[in-house]
Amino acid sequence: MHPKKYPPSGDSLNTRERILNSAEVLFAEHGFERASLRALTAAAQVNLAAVHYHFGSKVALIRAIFERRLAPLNAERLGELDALEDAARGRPLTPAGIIEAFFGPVLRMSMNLESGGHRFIRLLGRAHAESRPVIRELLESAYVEVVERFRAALYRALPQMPEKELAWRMHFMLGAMSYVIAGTDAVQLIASYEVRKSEHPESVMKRIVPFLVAGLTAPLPDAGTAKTRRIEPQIRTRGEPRSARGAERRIERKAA
Amino acid sequence: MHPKKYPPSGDSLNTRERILNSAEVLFAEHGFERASLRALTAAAQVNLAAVHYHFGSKVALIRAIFERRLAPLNAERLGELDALEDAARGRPLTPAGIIEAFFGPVLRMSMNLESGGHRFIRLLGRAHAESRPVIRELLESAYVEVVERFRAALYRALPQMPEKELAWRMHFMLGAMSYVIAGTDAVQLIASYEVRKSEHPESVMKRIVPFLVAGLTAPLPDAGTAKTRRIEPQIRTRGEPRSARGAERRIERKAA
DNA sequence: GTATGATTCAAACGGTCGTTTGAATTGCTT
DNA sequence: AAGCAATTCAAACGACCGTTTGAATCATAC
Repeated sequence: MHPKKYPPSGDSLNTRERILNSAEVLFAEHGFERASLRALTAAAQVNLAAVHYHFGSKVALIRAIFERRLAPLNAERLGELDALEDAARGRPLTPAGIIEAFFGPVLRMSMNLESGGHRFIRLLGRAHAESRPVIRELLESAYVEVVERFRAALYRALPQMPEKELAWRMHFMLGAMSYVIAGTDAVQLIASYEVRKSEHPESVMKRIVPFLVAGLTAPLPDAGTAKTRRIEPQIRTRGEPRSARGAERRIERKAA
Repeated sequence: MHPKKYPPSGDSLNTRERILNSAEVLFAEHGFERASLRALTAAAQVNLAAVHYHFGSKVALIRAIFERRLAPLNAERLGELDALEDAARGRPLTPAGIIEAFFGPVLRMSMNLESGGHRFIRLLGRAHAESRPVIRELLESAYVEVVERFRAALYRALPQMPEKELAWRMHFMLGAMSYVIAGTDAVQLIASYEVRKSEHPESVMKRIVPFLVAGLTAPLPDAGTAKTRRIEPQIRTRGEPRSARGAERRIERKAA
């Protein structure tokens, strides 16, 4: 337990935020374990004990970092989804639109250098690979609402897809994205191209959205025979609610 | 420095392998940092100092784990690719075939419970999210040959795709896969479906390959105008080398 | 059976970690 | 100016970490 906090006065707020910012940097760079409170408080130029005074513990600090960033991020996601649904007037959305509403805010945040959002995004990618229960619970509670909303939207947009298959494909999409935003420079594994730092997040968006849309709308594993068969183009123009029917002909939803 | 090793006699080999096996288990479960040598040697029922006697250090132990597993894994990958190329007799391969050759061995290994391969696969997924230079160099040196071979094969199979775009899409694919094999039960983030432990790796393969193939062969970001436009089905039957041409019509390779 | 090298063992070393403590300092209110 | 809570600070605590050491034990060859 530590003293109850009143509305911060003076530069106590500065101390808190300096800790949060430095923690974001070092956690993103070295991970939650390797970044020590000593290194962190030294970078923030505050006393070691300030972390426990203002947050209570190291995991509480981690929690605070996520709360500060994830709330507006998810609000933006849901806001974009709301806007899409308002514009659609009851008709299903396009997979591409839903994907952009989900991953767009992340990629835009990763572009926002001055607010330090890009550092948090790296941190978020790192958290996805964590196995400590406390971190996983953190992510889970932060994601539960937004994932459910987007899952439902995708379910409506892809009426031909079984729930289970949809869950897996969302899983694959999240994996591709978290790998990208983790920014462990794993592209280096692929080739010697210096694609990494030089890319603008907008261009990453342009690259990954078609990839994800195509994967999401790929033919079901056991629909038809050939591995290379694909569903027909799902052309969708505004005001034509039957647009998703093209795929529905050859992919049937299976009972859960 | 520690004594030079001679062909192990008696159950010294057992000690070495017990360490390797327990290390695999605990590293996969808790990560490289959180799994201590003390916990590891206790699980293996060997003395703490045995790690340094047989391996020299903790990172050398990690290296040994990867060498033991990664060599046969990559050999299998290259073997499958060789077989495909032999059968194709100079013609380009199908993206699906290449993807299966690359990810199939991984998923099959993750199914191999008795040899403990599934634990290593989780470990491999974990290593992909590591940022420590020593781990990244490990992966890089292990991947460089096999990635170059597969990159070249994909480049031939997708003549319409710029190298840079291909590098990114391989990156996305690796991300989706590493997320899956890391097995951090992140599907739990998606939904309450109990897809996780119950799935056989073969069925995961059936699910992820179409996803990856579709993503890999998706239309290029700035080809055409609409976000939802897709390239035509890339039907490919054996012995018809022009099968990839359908896509080539609308996607043009850009100079690097 | 005794010498010799390989292996195991208990114990300790030096270091870093998250956390706690209690006093010093600051900033605001009366 | 005094009082008091909020905040900062240096120092230490106890635990755990990877690593090292040197002696004990084992297996094998002579």
